[in-house]
Amino acid sequence: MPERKSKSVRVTLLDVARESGFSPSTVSIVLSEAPLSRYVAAQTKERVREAAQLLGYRPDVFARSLRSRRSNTIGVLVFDISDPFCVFILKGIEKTLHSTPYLPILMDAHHERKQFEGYLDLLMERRVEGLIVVANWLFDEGGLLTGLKEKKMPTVVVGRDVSGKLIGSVTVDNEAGGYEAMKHLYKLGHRRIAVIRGPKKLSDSRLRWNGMQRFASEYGLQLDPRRVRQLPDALDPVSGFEGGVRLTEELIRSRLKFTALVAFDDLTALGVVRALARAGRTAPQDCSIIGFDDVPLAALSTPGLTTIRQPMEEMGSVATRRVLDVLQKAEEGPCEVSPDLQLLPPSLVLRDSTSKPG
Amino acid sequence: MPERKSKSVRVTLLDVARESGFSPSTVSIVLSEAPLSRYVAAQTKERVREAAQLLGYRPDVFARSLRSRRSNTIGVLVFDISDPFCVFILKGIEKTLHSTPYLPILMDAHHERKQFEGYLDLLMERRVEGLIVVANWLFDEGGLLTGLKEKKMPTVVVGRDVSGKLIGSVTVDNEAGGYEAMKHLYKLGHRRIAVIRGPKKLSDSRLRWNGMQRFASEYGLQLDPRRVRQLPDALDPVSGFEGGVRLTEELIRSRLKFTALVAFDDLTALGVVRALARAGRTAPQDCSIIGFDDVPLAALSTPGLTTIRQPMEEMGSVATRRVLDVLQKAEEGPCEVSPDLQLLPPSLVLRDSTSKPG
DNA sequence: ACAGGATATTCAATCGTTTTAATGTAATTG
DNA sequence: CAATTACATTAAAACGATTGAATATCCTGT
Repeated sequence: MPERKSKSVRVTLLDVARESGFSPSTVSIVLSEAPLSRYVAAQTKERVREAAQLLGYRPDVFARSLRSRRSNTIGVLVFDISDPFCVFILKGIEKTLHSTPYLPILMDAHHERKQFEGYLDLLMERRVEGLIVVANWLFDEGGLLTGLKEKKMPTVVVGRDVSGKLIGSVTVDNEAGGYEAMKHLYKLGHRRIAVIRGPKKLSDSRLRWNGMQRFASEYGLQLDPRRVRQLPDALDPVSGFEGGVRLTEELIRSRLKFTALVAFDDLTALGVVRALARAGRTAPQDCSIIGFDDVPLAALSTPGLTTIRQPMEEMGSVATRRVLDVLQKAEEGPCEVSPDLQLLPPSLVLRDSTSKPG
Repeated sequence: MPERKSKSVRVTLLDVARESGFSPSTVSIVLSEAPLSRYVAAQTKERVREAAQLLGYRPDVFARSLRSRRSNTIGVLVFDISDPFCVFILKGIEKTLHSTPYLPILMDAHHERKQFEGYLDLLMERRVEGLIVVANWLFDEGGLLTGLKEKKMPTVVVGRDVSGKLIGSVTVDNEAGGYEAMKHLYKLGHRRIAVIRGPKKLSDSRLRWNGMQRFASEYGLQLDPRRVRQLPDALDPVSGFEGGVRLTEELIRSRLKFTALVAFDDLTALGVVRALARAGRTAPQDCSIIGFDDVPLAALSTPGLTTIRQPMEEMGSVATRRVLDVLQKAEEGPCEVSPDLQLLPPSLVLRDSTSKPG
């Protein structure tokens, strides 16, 4: 009967070595499935594993990382986790990482540049092997990420196009989304369509608008500039709601008729709903509303919000896989994330906030 | 001019020692502000710090943790991060931890017991020094946490009362919340009040109900059991919405009059709004609705939801401070988290879903 | 019979810190 | 003046793994 240490303080590699009768090297090679384990006899492997199991051995992450120079972690830096938009991206990241030896380390910058910087530092200190940045809303990232390029840190940004800075990016195809939104309303029969564009500084805003304009010109639809408003540049993601309320009230006061409205995103759309209700109008009877994103709230509000869905979970997993790919290839030769933008298709989600006009 | 290493590969303690002219021991003592640093000459400290600064020295977390047996991390285990209820608890945790040397390591169990177990293991392996469990919705945790007690891992659960299992807990005062909800509707003049209770397995559900009953008996209000329904036990937090829709439809079909309704939580309340709308009724004109939690959606829906607010951010920071306290005290003698339940007061948030009866 | 490859295992150095115990002074005290 | 105490610094032993080089044995073909 093998003697079992009664002191359950800590089982080290050495203990397993003693118990199994092999050297620490062999044990390490077997347990971590190092390349050399190709040469280890099957019987040896088995006995080592048995011993490890018996003693309840768990490798010490710190010792391992210290020696091997690998942390087995990937940093995930979120601009603001309270944006509902993030959560499913995180799910995607997390699920993709789950079957790998990598652990995500999540940090939330609270949409403050300083915190972002600080946490970035922290992640570097913790020797993360890759980095995924979830860039939901407005954020002054000027130069924050460029340093990473030099440090050869495999980085992918999801939710914002920074491919111009030679950093890998994953976003939804905003242009196509704008096109689809307009198309949906047009096909329902709407012709007088108001638009609340996003903040000027957000490139998403311009792209979605481009898509709407493309549709309009293809179908000979007039988009009267007087029916087009723009959200101010603001840091808080919830500001879209208030902006939606205010701009819709302006539109109503302007006395310009509109039977439908394209909102920059779902929060804005909810603001529109609120403003219409205050004015005694309801969606979709008096005005159809379409949003963008498909955040969880969209399904729960009344009326349920018709919206252009971003495949958030997929965006997260695509970004993650790109980082993992690089990590794997880096085992052989040096390798970088290709600094291009990857576009994922949006999809129209039909709910109750849009219908035929009048 | 001090020579600066051009090879920016890695600056170690040894480099700083050489640069400053002191021994590694001294440098370590100064830089980590160990107890012994009391005896280090001010001038020495300064010179060491200068050298460290000059070389851009950053201690290696892994080496440090390996030797010192401390990880400077606190595990945060969430049942399901997509529950909007969690996010502000996380904010509270994160903000409280920010000014300490501790880093949160966040894991999401996707409301699966198996994942929860796995991640708990992972956190142990990573040698977290404390643990905060965010237990939002239903979860079969039978015995999952009891092991921690023996391992002397300072643990606090937020959002669920597990003080019965001798584990520290932080929750809102659900009983008081139920009382306040009923009181608010009563004071507005409502007498025929429907209730949708939470799942039976959720202790929150019983407590809130207790509070409502206490108010009712104090004020001689009759709560007709035919106007009281209960959500089924379901794992998905969003199930409350569907349950709210369905049970409200049942209530309407039953032809029993009610001028107000207390929903178990905000999601349920949104379901009620939806069901009323389908039946051609609107809140609050035809029926006042009050929710519970004050999740972000509550402010954005139309009508804005009157609700009993849980101080989520505070719950997070209270839980965190409890863990930190134990950690600090443990520096001297052995110490445990007091296994009691800490109740935080809810507050009534007035919005537009409640008003005087028709 | 021997070079040389494939298989199987181990030695010993190393990763970058922290910490205990030791060493040396200088000042204080009974 | 010997003994104690406070101050200031350091040598050297961990911490628990990984890994490159070394060792040893067994084939296999010539």
